[in-house]
Amino acid sequence: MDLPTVKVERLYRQISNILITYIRDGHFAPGQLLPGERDLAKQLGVSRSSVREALIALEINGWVDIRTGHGVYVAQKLPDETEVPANEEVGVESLMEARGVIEGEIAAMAAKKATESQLAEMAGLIEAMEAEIGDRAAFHDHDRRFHALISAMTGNPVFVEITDLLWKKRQSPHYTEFEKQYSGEAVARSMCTDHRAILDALRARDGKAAKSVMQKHIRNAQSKLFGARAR
Amino acid sequence: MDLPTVKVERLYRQISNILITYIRDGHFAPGQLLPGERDLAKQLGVSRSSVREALIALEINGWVDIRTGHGVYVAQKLPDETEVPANEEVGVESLMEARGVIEGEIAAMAAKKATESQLAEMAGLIEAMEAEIGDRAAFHDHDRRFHALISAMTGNPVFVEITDLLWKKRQSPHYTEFEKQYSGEAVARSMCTDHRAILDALRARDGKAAKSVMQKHIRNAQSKLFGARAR
DNA sequence: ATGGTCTACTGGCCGGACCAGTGGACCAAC
DNA sequence: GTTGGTCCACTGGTCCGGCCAGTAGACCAT
Repeated sequence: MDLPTVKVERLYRQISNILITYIRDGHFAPGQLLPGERDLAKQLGVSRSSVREALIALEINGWVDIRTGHGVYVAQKLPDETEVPANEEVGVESLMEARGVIEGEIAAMAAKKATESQLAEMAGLIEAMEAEIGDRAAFHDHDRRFHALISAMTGNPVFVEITDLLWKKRQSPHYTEFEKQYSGEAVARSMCTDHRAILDALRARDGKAAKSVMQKHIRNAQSKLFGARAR
Repeated sequence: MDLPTVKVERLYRQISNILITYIRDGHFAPGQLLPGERDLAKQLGVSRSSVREALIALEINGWVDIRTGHGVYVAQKLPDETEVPANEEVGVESLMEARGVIEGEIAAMAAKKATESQLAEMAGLIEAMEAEIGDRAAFHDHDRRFHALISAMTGNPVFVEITDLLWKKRQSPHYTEFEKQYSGEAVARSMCTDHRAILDALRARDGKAAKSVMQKHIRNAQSKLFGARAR
């Protein structure tokens, strides 16, 4: 038997949901002044405390703008409804496929735009990484910085942000579990080799090579870290 | 003269900041039970109401887990400190460059993976769009759905999410101002032509063509919507 | 071992009180 | 007419004390 769990939704949640519905449906237009807290409490049949808690929830999520002595105004620019889908769980294959395509292109672009100082920074990064084989956390962090640096080389902040997004998707518990196998020093060493190959391609300003080496690197990572489901 | 604005921080904000600091500094470990609301109020020298408001703020942001009858627990997984970097303003050139590269690749992949029903859906979408030349809002929305559909064709949720992110970056007030020139029916008609060309390439399962047509489309959009800074 | 009861917690909610910020109405002085 | 006071009717901000409901553990009778 599988009884449904009874839910008791806290009052402030109910109230804020009601208000959000009203705002979204246009009963309260952006910029409009809401009824006072006392009125809302009376109309909703709850105490003023609960209304205040609901309003604070709305304020935090950007639905309203509370101004002391004035009242509560509906926000001019309504917040994203997306409700923090933040780290939606996503399959290893999907993630790695996307990384291969996107980071491959980024590497190609980086080969053409990287400055000498960035290339030098990357060389230092790789050396530090090689010195840290064994320390999983430090290694992991350097790996992240390596990929972030490549996107920075494009000079395009959008690529930086997307690389960051891709990396974050790898932080979910589901993944970190897989990465226990990360421990193997052989794996770490192989990744360093990949990184060096990428650096070489960047230095040679060879976009095509950078792209293919990067894609190879990501396929390696997939098969070695998350099992051999790579194509 | 440029006097600084005096700030009066609301109590619940101060309290939650204090608690966040304590949690982050490890005085309250993840999973640990916090002092009761009454104790906190006494220790902080404020009323229980204010403490409750602060706790609700923390709960919304995922710092704590409030359980009726038990107490308030520090969350196991502390929330991202990233504090809504959400829609960082970004230059038109950067955004369009990124879109060209990424959506180009996506289109190429979509050409290989799109199902017949998705292609049919896209055809319908284009027709609807052509019927709406003139209605800016509806047109804009259909445009978004068009690009979202292409990423859905890849069958990879990561691409869908990234396309969504790219689109959101276009919503900032800075951009929507530019898009006033959107009004021109000639521009709208030209975009429909581009969309049709993309659909043709997808139907032909020609990844290379899909990619180049998509990139051309995005360059067109840049020059026509945001001025002719395209290369 | 089981199941009831009591009790001492916890958060959830209430309503009334007072304080502080705000802006408009009003008025006197210049 | 403009300026600057005073007053007042609002608003949200904060506090208090009370009561309810959910919880867990101690205790006890079965």
